[in-house]
Amino acid sequence: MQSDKHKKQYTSEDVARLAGVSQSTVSRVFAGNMGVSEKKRKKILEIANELNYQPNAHARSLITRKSKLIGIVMRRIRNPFYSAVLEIFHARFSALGYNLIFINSDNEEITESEISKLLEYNVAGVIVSDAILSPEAEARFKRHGIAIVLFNRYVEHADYSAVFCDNYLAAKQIARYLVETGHRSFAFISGPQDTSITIDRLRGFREVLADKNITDLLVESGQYTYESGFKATQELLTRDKSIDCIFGGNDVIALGAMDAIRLIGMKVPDDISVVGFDNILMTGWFSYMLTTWEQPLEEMVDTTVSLLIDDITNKLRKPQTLMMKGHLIIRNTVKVRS
Amino acid sequence: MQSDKHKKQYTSEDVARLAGVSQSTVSRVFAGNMGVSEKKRKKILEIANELNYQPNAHARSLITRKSKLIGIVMRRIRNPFYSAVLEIFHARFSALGYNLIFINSDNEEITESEISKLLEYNVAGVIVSDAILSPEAEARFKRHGIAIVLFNRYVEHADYSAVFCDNYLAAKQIARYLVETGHRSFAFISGPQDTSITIDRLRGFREVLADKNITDLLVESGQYTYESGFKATQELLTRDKSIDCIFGGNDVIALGAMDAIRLIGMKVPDDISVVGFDNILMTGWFSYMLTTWEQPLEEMVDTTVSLLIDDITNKLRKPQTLMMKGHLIIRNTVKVRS
DNA sequence: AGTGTTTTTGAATACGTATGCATAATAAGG
DNA sequence: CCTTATTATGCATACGTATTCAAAAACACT
Repeated sequence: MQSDKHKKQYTSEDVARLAGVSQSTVSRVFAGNMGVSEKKRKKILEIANELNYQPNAHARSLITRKSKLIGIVMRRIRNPFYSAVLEIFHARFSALGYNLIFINSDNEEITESEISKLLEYNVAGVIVSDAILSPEAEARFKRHGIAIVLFNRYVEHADYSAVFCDNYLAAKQIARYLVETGHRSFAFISGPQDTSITIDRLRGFREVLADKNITDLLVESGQYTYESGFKATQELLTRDKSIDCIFGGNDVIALGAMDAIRLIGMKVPDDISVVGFDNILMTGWFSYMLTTWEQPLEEMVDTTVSLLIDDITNKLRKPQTLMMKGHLIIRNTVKVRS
Repeated sequence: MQSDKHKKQYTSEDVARLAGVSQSTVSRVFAGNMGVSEKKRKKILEIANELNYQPNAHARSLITRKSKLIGIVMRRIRNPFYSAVLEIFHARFSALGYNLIFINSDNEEITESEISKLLEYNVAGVIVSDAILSPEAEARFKRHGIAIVLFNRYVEHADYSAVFCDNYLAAKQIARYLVETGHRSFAFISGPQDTSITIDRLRGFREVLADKNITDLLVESGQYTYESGFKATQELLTRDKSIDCIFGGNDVIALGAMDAIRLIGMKVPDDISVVGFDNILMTGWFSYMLTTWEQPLEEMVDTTVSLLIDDITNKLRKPQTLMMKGHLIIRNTVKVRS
C-alpha cells in the first residue's frame, strides 16, 4: 500500500501539542537547546522520537538565512586522486555537520547553471576543485555572500582563498632528483597547458635544468589520462630515442608512460626512468611501483575546510593563498645512472 | 570589503515591484511559467537578470513539500567502479534537474544520523549503492514517503526496487569460460562473504563446476581491495600450488592477484589465469589487460534513475528487482589450456 | 456593440521553523 | 517571607515562495 504518499509529516507544532509546550520550546530544543528545562527537554525528545519527528531543514534555512550545505564542484571524479579528495572532504564536512551538494563539472569552467543551483540552495560555501572560476562567476558568489575556496588551483589576485600543492617547488625537487641520479635527457608530459599547475611545474622543472646547463627537454601536453600519457610517450619515443627520463604531469599519465615504454620492449627504469605526481593508490601496485610526488592530501583538505569555515563564520582573515609542500616517494622507477 | 555579509538577497517580491507586477506572477514565471503573458514574462526576466535574482529553493521546497534533491549514499568511493557510478548518476540526475546530496558511508549499514540528514532535507529520493538498508532504516524512509532504489545490492522481499548485475549468471558464464578453456583447479577470491553479491557469484560458480564434476575449488574472502586480493593470493599459493585459475570478486582484487602471482615469478596467464569483475578503467591498462566481466553500468544507472523517478512522481509500478546481464570482456589473462 | 469564453493577474494564505519581546516561573539573597 | 535577579516559556511574527480563488482583461464570435 504505497499509495498514500503525502502523509502528513509531523512538525514541531505536533510535538509541541503532544508534549504540552509551545512550538518555540520545541524549536529551542532542536536548534541549540539552550534555555529549556531538563524536564521539558526530555519530554519533548521523547515525543519527537515517538513521532519520528525530523526538523525541516528548508524551513530552518529559510528563517535562518543560512544553510548547512556546502557545494563541492569537481571535475574528473573518475581520476583516483579526486575520488580520494572527495572522500576526505566528505569526512571532514560531515564531522562538522555540513552536507555536500556534489557537482561534477564537465567543463574546465563552472557553468552558469551549476552556479545557479548552488545559489538557489543558498549554500554556505563552495569548494572549487580543479576548475576555473571566472570573474563573473566569482562575482555571483560574492554578491550572494557565499564563501569560496579554490582547491588545487589558483588564480592571481583573486579575492578568495586557494589551497594547493607547491607545484613549482615540487617540480624543482623532482628535477633535482633526476639530475642527481644522473639523467641527461628529459621529457615532461603535462596536462592541459594553460593551467597554473602545468605552468608552475614546467617553470620549476626548467629552472633546475637551466641551472645545470641542461637544455635537453622535450615537452608534450595532453589530458590527465592514462591514454594521453600513453600516446604522448609513444610520440616522444618515435621523436627522440635518447630520452632517459619522463616526468608525468600526474600519476595516471606516468602510468600510461610506463606501459608505453614497456610495450615497445624497453625497460623502466633501466632504459627510461619515470616520475609521477599525486601518489594515487595505483602507484603502489607492484606492476608499477612508481616513484612519485605525494601531495599532503589530508593536510590540504583540512586547510581548505578550515579556511572555508572561517569565512562562513565571519572569522575571516583576508583571502589566503596557501601552498603545501608534500614530498617525494621513492619507489622503483628511477634508476641511478652514474 | 568583505564585511557586509548579510546583504539583502533579492526576492520575487523585489522583482515584482520593479517589474510592476505581483509576486504571484513572478513566481509563475520561475516555477512553470504557464499562464503569463509574453510581455510581462520578458520584463520580469529582464529585471530578475538585472538584480541577479535567484529563486530560493528552500522556500520553494517548504511550500511545495517537495525537493529536487536526491540523496546518494555510497561506500568506498575510492573504488574506481564507484567513482564511475557516481559520475554517471550525477550526469543523469543533473540532466533531470535534480541535485545530489552525497554521502559516503563508512559502514556497511547506513547510519541513523545519515538517514536523519536526508530526511531533514526532505530529499525526493535516495539511491543506496552497495550498502545495507535495515528494515528500520527502510521504515524511516517509507514513513516520510521517500522513494528508495538499491543499486548493486538487493534484499529479499524488500519493499523497494533494486537494480544490480545478475551475479549468478555472470559467475556461471565465467566458470563455463574457464572450464571450456581447459582449467581444472579453481580459486575464488571474494569480497565480504555475507553479501548478496558474493553469495550469488559463489553459487553460480559452484554450480557450473559441480555440473562438470569439478570439486577442486578454493575460496578466500576478504575486502574489495588490491591488498586483500594480493594477500589472499599469496595465501592461496602457499596453500596449493596447483591452482590454474583465479576468479576475483572484483577487478581490484584480481589486479592484486595478478601482481601477487607475478611477484613470486609465476606468469599470468601461462601459469595461472585470472578473471575479474566490473571492467574498471585499470583493467585495460597494458600492464594488466585483465579479462573481466563488464557490468552494463550506464544501463544499470539509467534503469535505477528511472525507477526512482517513477516512484517519486507516483507513476510507480510495484517495487521491482531488476537484474542486468553484462558480458565477458576477453583480454589477455586467461590461457587456453588444452 | 454585446455576449460568452478563455487567459492573465493579484490578493491572500500556507509551508515549518527561529527568534525578539514580554511575561511567568523559579532561584537567590537577605 | 519579601525583594530582586535569573531563567524558562509562550505569543507573535518573519523568512520567500507556490497556489487557490475571484476578479479583470483579452479574445472570439455573432
